[in-house]
Amino acid sequence: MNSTSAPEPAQPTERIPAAERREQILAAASRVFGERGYSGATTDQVARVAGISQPYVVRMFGTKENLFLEVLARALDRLVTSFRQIIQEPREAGPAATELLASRLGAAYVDLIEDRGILLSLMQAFISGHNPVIGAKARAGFLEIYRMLRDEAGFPPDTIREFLADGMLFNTLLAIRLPDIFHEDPAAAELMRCTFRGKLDVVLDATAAESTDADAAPAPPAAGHVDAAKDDK
Amino acid sequence: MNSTSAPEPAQPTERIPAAERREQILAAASRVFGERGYSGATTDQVARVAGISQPYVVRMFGTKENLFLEVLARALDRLVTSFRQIIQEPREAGPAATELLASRLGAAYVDLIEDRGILLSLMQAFISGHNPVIGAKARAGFLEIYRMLRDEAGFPPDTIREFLADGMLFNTLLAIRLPDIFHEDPAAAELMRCTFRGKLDVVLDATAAESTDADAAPAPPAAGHVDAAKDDK
DNA sequence: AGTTGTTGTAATCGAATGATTACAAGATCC
DNA sequence: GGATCTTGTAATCATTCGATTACAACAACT
Repeated sequence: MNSTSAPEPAQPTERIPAAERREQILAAASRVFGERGYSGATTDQVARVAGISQPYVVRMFGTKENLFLEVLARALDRLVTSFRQIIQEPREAGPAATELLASRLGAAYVDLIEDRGILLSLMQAFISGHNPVIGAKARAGFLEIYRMLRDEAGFPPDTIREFLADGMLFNTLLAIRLPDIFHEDPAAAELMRCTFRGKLDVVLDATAAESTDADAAPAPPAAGHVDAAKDDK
Repeated sequence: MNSTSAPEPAQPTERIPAAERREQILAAASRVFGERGYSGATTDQVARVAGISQPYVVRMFGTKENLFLEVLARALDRLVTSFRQIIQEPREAGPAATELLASRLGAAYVDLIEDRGILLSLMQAFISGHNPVIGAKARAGFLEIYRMLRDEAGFPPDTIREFLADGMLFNTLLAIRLPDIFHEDPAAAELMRCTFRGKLDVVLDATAAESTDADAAPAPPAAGHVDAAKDDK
């Protein structure tokens, strides 16, 4: 069903340049794909979250597959940019230099949770290795991270393995939505405290603020402020 | 399209007891769901891999969702059974007792790769946290593993975290199909050597033998031997 | 032999969904 | 102020897919 619930709100959609709209769609698609996976997501859900019509989404990106590929590329770019920035920061050499850098990169990784969908879309792509085109891009992206940790960060293989393992556990806990039951299940809380450490509150805040609700009514045109319920105009 | 390519082979499907057929379907579904995820897989693909018709699959399990839930339950059962067996094995106490047990459990985990689809189906379920019913079962299952490692294996929290992290990295490398490019990409080979260690050959063998091909013709009635191309009868 | 239960398929239905087409309302430019 | 480009939608199509229905073949039991 292509958008049952009333075609677009009362206000006709704001007219904005294509480049900007494109980024809006990518952000929306990151969240939707991150939650439901490539096959589970629909272009109509992406459209509703982005606040536009379904045909516009597919015309802007050609196909759903291509949209996913661009979401993946965008996510990888954010990750690589964030890591590279930290690696290039000046830092004193020392015996625990590698561990320090690893912990900084780990913190930066967790902070990517703010840009909702990035980490989950990445994980959804990693899980899609069976798909010939998506799988190939996912493998290439994963190995790009690996090589960056090896060649630019200078990590030894075992440090890389450990770092990636922690990252994949982090992704999995997010994807399985463990934060949702933090207050209900003691074992869940225990595991999350141990995994997220100092970043626990960041994760809980970010995941609590989520709830994309791609099923619900189309996204409102997003006023400047949420408060001040006065109707402007 | 519900099975385009010729409805069932020349030989009419062998008639076997429902319980046995049920297990066949679950095994087929584990492979298909493991490769394509819950949304990406179709009941018709499962049917073809199982060598039966699509309506039979859904009548046996009611719904696709229910089939996935049973695949998940079966996978969890295999995992828990395997772990519990090792935990209960007699072992001498010592300073490195925890590390030894962890490495045995890790080896057992990798060995589950033999029963194709188990590990990937588990991972696909973990990634489906957004789905209300599948997500709930996935969380419960994940926490069951956690509690087993804590209460039955007696692992301290950090050992559990490390163990789970290695497991999630392992799952991810399988799901992204890194073994497929072991011989093509040096970085991929490096990472896999470091991650799989002594189990590298087991993984490479198991993944090479795969290729479910749910798209191709329906599975033949599986003769006793593959060789001896003489037509029996 | 006839009845009944089990194991299976062919045919088909209806909903969902990616994609296409046709069209409209603003911008922009001369 | 008209032509043209950009930004957007409504309507609709074709396909896919889970599910349902109706039926057939075989087994088992009296």
